Amino acid sequence: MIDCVEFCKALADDTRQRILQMLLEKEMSVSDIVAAFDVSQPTISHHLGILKQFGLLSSRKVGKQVFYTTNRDRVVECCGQLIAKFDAEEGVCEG
Amino acid sequence: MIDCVEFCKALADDTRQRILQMLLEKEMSVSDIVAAFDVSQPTISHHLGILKQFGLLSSRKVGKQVFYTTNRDRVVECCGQLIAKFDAEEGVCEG
DNA sequence: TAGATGCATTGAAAAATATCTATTTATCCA
DNA sequence: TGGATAAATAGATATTTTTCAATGCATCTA
Repeated sequence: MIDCVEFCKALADDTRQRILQMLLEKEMSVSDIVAAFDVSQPTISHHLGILKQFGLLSSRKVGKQVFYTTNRDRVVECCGQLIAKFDAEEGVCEG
Repeated sequence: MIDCVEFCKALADDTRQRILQMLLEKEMSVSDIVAAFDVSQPTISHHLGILKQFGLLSSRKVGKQVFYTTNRDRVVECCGQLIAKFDAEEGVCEG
């Protein structure tokens, strides 16, 4: 069971949602991602870290580079837990 | 189509998620809600306003009191849009 | 009508978050 | 090895959000 508040905080940022969406389609290195946005590399790394905490992103290191990709299934699973929190039969789930 | 970032921001607070959950089960007046939490009445009104912006809550005025209740279907619908953003076929939805 | 009650709004302070620059760490290559 | 490149971390600042006290507005009732 994820912490639904923390999960929503993780998605409560435009840059992070755009990163997630971009990495659905293709794997990208950190510098690729930085190039696609108008913020600094440390800021991107910060956002990647937040998304990775929830397993929303996977990463693999190749030489100096780190490639990230979105874990689509995990995103859907977490959203499902969010729905369940508010759509559960009475008395179910983290009351 | 909702703004998924703003929707996540609306849910990115523990008090607001607890309010939403509490009002799934029963309709409550603002003062009832205030009594159930450890924050001030203006703070509760502020949270109610944020949730209401997305139609996640309905309200009706009865005399001096305002009663709120959670729109379960709307919550589910918004969560569904969130999932769709990250689980859509390529090229679908708000690019 | 006057006072009281319930809730929303305003304005300011406190807390949390996003962002940057500078630095560190790891890896590559000449 | 020495220099260069990629990414993470640290520390500081800026912005946003949460919160509260004070106030305003509507409604009830005595």
